[in-house]
Amino acid sequence: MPNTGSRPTTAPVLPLYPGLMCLPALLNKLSGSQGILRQPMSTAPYKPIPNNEKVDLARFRVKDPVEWLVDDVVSWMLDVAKRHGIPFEEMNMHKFANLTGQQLIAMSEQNFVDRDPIWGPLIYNELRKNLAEDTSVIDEIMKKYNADEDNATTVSAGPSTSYDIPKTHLAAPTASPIVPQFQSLSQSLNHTLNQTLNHGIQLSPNLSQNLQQTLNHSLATSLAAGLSTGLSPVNLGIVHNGLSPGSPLVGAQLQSKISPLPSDMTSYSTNAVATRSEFEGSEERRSIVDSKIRKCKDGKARKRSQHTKGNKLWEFIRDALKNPITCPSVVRWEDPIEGVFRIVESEKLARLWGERKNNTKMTYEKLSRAMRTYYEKQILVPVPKTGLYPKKLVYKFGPSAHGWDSVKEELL
DNA sequence: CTGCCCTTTCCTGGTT
DNA sequence: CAACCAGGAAAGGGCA
Repeated sequence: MPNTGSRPTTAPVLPLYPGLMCLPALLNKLSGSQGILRQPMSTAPYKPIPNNEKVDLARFRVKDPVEWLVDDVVSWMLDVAKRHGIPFEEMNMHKFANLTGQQLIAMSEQNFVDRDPIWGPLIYNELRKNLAEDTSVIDEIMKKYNADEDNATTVSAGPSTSYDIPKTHLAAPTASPIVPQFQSLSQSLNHTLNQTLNHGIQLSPNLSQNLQQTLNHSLATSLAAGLSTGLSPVNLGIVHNGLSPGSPLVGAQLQSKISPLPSDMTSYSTNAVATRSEFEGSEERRSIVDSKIRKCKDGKARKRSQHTKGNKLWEFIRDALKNPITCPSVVRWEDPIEGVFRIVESEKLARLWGERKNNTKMTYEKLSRAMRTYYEKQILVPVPKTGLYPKKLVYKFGPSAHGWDSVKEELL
């Protein structure tokens, strides 16, 4: 059976927006002031990290995940990216770059999705595979996690659903010294970029936030530069070279954020997950335990819930229509007043749906079959054949669907 | 354990 | 011919 739901294996080469060509000069300027952007690339078999330690990128292989230090986590993620043919720059590696193996294990799948909406489920599954042979480790971690939760005061603030690492973990001596450097640099980059780009390009708050994320992303994923062709140990000095003026990486990513292209879905569903609270707190921990305990009769791990609140197909599509990353590149409104929308990239939508459901075999054929079951429930209704709309890939929300007409309310 | 719900998977046949 | 649409049937899997 052909695996039509397979993941992309090649990095899309995105053209740069001319308006962003100022970026290399900007970075060049920054490198002059901070002196960290341009450093010679080393061919040494180990990567020197800022504290001058050398780290073997294969070390994680001979250690249990529970023993992984932050560098092992990064190495492991690079290995995952390599094995799955995922361009490293598509992974939000910086969101994981300051976590130890213990912290990683304590995270729910949703935490992974929060950090990387596209590859989070895959990364999560890869970790679970690693852990599958030794569930006692997870029990131990969960016990510790729960104890931390009971003892510590609330760490989280505001609506963010980002994973709240217990303070005891945050204080771990293995915390990466790279991260503060990223934050500092990205902050100044963000500030300068906003000043520069706003001359010609209006940035919405969301876009601005995406820009910030992209900058962090670019900085951190540069960790992996040179690894896209293999997992041979590399010099971490290319963290800086990755942002050298000649590098198209930053500009390409910025361009993709400023005008989401069909190929850019790396931030997809951030809106959807950001407003969901059922994964937090005890529920979140329960999902961690569930993912460990619930097994099929054949011993294989079960797929994650298909019925989690907010995880219905029509809600997924509704949210995609609200997300500037997916709308209009993947789905778009034909008539937001009437609830008529069009699927622009059918297979891409199916892939995203499959990722949401942790099902790599999802296809548009199957997604559309599920869509057709909605006609009976009046979640979808037949599109009026007025000639106003395309004949294919067009659907219309019905009276049983809710929440989509906020678009209409905004327009009125 | 059971029944319901929401898909998922497979299929045949039709349409664009 | 590929892509899409329509809908039957059966099964998977979560949840109350």
